[in-house]
Amino acid sequence: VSKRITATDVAAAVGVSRSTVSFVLNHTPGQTISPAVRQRVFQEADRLGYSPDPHARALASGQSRIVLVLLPEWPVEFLFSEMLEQASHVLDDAGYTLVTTDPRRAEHTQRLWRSLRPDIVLSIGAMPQRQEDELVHAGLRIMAPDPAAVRSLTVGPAMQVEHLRSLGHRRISFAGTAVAAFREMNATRRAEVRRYAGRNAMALRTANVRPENVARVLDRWLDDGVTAVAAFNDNAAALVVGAALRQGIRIPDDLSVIGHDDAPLAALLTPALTTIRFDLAELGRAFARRALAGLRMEATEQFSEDSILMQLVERESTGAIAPRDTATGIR
Amino acid sequence: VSKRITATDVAAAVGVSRSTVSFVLNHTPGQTISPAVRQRVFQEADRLGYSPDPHARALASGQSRIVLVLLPEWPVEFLFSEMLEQASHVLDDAGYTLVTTDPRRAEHTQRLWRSLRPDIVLSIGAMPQRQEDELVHAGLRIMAPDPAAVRSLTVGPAMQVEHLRSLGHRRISFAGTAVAAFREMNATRRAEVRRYAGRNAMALRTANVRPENVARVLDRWLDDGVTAVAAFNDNAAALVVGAALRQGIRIPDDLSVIGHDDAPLAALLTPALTTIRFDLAELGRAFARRALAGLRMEATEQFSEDSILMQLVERESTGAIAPRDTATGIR
DNA sequence: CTGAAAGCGCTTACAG
DNA sequence: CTGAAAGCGCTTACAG
Repeated sequence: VSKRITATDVAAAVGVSRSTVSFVLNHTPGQTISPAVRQRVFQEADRLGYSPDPHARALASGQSRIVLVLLPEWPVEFLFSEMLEQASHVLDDAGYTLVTTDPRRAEHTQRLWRSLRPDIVLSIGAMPQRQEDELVHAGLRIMAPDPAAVRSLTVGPAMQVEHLRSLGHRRISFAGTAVAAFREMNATRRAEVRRYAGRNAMALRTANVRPENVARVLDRWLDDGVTAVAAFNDNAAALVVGAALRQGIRIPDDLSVIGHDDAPLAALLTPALTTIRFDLAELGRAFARRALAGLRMEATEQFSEDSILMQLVERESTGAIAPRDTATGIR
Repeated sequence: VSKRITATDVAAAVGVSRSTVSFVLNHTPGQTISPAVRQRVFQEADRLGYSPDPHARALASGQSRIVLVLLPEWPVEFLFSEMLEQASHVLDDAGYTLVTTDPRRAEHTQRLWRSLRPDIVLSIGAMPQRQEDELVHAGLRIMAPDPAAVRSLTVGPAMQVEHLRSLGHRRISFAGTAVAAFREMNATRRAEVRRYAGRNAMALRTANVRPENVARVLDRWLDDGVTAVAAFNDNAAALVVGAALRQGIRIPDDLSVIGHDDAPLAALLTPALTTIRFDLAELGRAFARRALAGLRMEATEQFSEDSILMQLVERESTGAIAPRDTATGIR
């Protein structure tokens, strides 16, 4: 680590000025540089192991070439890695670097965007107003997620209900979560379930389940003739399944349960959980393209509502409504 | 966002030179600046909303004040957030910023450390030699994890076996994972189980389980008189539990199963999984202190081997060996 | 005790 | 078509 290699070293090795080195390496348009020189610059830069000082570059150009993504507090970490990997590729090709941070960490350490000065910051989910204000106040450019993409991500609850409906269920429940961090998302998914169930004239019960109350809640639902439950996520679904199993209620014979998110546990539960899976690879790419458009101040390409972001994963925890249930008089 | 506020603006507002502003804001030692001036600098900086350009600062000082952490490919994302939150606090207090990246993303985009130029990069687990070479070649300072801390993180398997032993089990199995990414860690945990079981004269079977082979493997183990299984992680444990349940084998009456990591699914399984929990908050702080020592080129404080990083979480999937098993002649 | 000035390593008008 | 030079916003010896 004796001495850092700078553009001056490369320029000297090739026998041109530092400007020329900069022009070549940055592919600056509108410069007329002979192919021979061009090649030698690349060659020497490579040979010397030169990599431009990002801070000097940021200072001179006024751009950090960093895109900061604020991770949502969703219960879906297992989904982000795929999405961010894709986004990372797209941004990388455009010369930008993707940096992510957990909002919990950002909470206590306001320094991240101060010490990185990203060119743009975006969040995967909706950005809390307070945070948005703070970023704008700090002079940072922010970009809201594509409304169409966000909308596409909310079709899961309707898919849950439609799946249950197609199996003959007409009296269902929504098992929400009591986890504080998911409060808002819980409300959103519950509203979607309610809307879809209402449109199809299905009876709906709702409650937030916790380990302590899930047995009681389940009893009430069964008394009300509920034959299937759509859960906020796979964890909530697992809670319901567990309570049912402990009471000798058979899944799916006596009760169908569908989760949401396809968390790792969904496939590992016994019975394995039917759930809704996200396909976020495409969303990751769209996300990155949107960020780039924002950086170039271009109009953003509209996210296609037809993109299939969510799909039903049918496993063991849901089944057709049992004959004896209909005999009981439940429609 | 009209015009960026710079140190010059603050200096002008207070009526001192830029140097003085810099000295005050950085708490540069060895400077004699009157308390009155000091206060007015802070005041004006605050009023104007001044925050120093990190890139200019990095360029001038030769330090980015960024600590880059490479996340391991462990199946324990749910543990990192707590650990990193703690590490983040400690670093923040020292004026450093913690940035993390997923190794999968780093794989395809070599740019992250080039575009951030962290002062130091560390990884939570052991760093692959290839990656280490690459970082060193790029002129970055790296810091290996504290060997004592790493060692403390490997006591889980022994705890699993000890728990089973204390319940009377003498013939046990290790259910490894077949997931490629955990290959090395799987080998480590298996070796620890083997060592501890051997020392206590317990019979041991081992196999890696997959959804397709777990039923067969389980049959073989039961034929061999195995009464308990220690799993690589909770996922592997869930696989074993699922296979057992489907075959009518009762857990823990007929077979005890203990997992590792206390993943979210452990508490949600029916029966709920006994497992090993990490307490990484303390490790996070130790980790950050080690990074700081490395940055200051100080000797690193030795991680206390007595720190309790792992603990047993006893739930429903393990129990004392059934009487009829001893009657069968198994010791 | 404080400030003028050099320098960090780039980018990018601008002059030749 | 190429290079000399100013400038980005800081830090930090150094001079007074």
